[in-house]
Amino acid sequence: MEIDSEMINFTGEEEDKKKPIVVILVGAPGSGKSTFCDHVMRVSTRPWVRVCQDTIGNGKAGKKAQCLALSNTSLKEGKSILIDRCNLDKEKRSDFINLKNCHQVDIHAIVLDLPAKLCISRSIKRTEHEGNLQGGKAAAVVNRMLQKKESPKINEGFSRITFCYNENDVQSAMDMYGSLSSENTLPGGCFGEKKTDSKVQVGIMKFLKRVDPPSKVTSDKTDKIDKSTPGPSSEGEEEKVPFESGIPTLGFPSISTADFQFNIEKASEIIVEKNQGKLSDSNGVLDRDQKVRREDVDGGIEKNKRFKGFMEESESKTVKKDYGMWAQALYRIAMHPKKHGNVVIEISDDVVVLNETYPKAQKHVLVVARAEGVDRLSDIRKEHLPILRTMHAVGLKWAEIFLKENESLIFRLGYHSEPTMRQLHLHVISQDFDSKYLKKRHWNSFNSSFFRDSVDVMQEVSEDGKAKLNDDEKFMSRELRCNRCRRPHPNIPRLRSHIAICKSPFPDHLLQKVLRTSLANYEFPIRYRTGGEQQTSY
DNA sequence: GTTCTAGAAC
DNA sequence: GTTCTAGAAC
Repeated sequence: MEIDSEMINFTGEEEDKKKPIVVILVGAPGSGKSTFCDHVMRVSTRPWVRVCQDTIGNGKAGKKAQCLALSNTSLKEGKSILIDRCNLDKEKRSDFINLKNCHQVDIHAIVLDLPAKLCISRSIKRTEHEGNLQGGKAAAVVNRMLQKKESPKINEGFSRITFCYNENDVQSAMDMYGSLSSENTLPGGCFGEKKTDSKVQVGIMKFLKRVDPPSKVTSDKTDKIDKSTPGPSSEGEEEKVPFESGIPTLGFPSISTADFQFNIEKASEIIVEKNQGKLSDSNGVLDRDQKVRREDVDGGIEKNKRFKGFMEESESKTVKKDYGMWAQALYRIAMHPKKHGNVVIEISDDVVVLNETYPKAQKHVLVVARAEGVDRLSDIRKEHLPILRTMHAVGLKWAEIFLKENESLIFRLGYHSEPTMRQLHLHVISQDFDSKYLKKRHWNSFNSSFFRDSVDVMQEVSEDGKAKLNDDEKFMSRELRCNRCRRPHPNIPRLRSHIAICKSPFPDHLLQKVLRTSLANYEFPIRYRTGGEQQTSY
């Protein structure tokens, strides 16, 4: 049936095979871009073309246009490309992200954010550098370039970003890309990022500070699980290490000549020491059997004995909140999903997933809890953490399915503080908000603190026993501001035509949710089973 | 949750 | 004249 064929596509491996990759190197002169390219091309069996601006003009430095032309022809021939130029700011990268022939191609960034000191000393030492950047001038050039650097972000159009801060990181990244054949690829996401992009100068003496996203000491292997993040089944003490809290993170001064006074070796020792403590503290958190099982929609649902007969009983009673009949629709679907095959796209013991009847974006589905007594977010207490985690995991899975179809989508997962429909439901919604159904109050319900991100809800429930609610009606009548550039718009049609073209990056706080959400994906691999037997596709 | 529609805003 | 909002009905 329809649902099964959709699910088989989830793995999507077949389509990925032979798909070229565009790898955009990001790094100052002397950061090791060319070495990286040479290594990958020597070791990997995938056909690569190195697009090097320093040599593209008959062995001499050439123009960006030449790089773009070579990139396009190489892609047309099905070859993967390595863009070997500095690409330090967003604008300089954008043409390579939006190459003519890069439709359906994975765009990766490798950020070689090595100490300025190292880049400069390498540049100075070069005698035969291809780009002819040598001698004392190198220091000034590298320093000036680094002042303007902007860390690549997923929303520029990258499907994967790998950050390297030292030579070990670079080696791991080279090995990873070196191991690529035409048949395999690397998963998307943001790997190894340290929050060093801050414009704020942090004093060297107090560089250990707490920041929001979890930071990693070394670059990640793609399949490695971050041990500092608890899984859905973690309990007790481990609850104290949810997502990002309590993880010390290095805040470096932004790159400047001050770096030359900075003892990077000493600093790395401290980081390793601090984080080793954290890692061993949270060992044993990795048992994360999601217990998310999918039942065939045509059968098996009868097994849900605990819900049998419930509907008949409850419909004769008045429900505790004065929900109108229309507001009970989700509740009815959660209790009798089989009767609503037209909207329901997945049924398990714990949740029902359905397409929003009036989607407010290109992709908008609801993950509805099936348990009784969880009408809304305000009903949620600590004992509901497992269901929150299951809902998040299932929501994430559907976001991934949609990303397979359209990798430019950006998803947010979250709850309304005060939903109109009864029965706890998680919104999985793409951030384009391209929908004829979108009205002012909808916009504000998804773009104000009325919308509570699933990651935050889980953290708050785990720490405080309940989620924060921002259910003030004033949020619904707020002015309409773009979710990217924050510009106000007088009405919905004007807002919609603006958001369709707005190219501004998402604000940091929002992007962090998106990144945390997607990072969580790599930490909660879900296996779907039928009848206890694992399937290769579903 | 949407639809309908009067009347405000442009 | 047309677009858009907002409140009541469903």
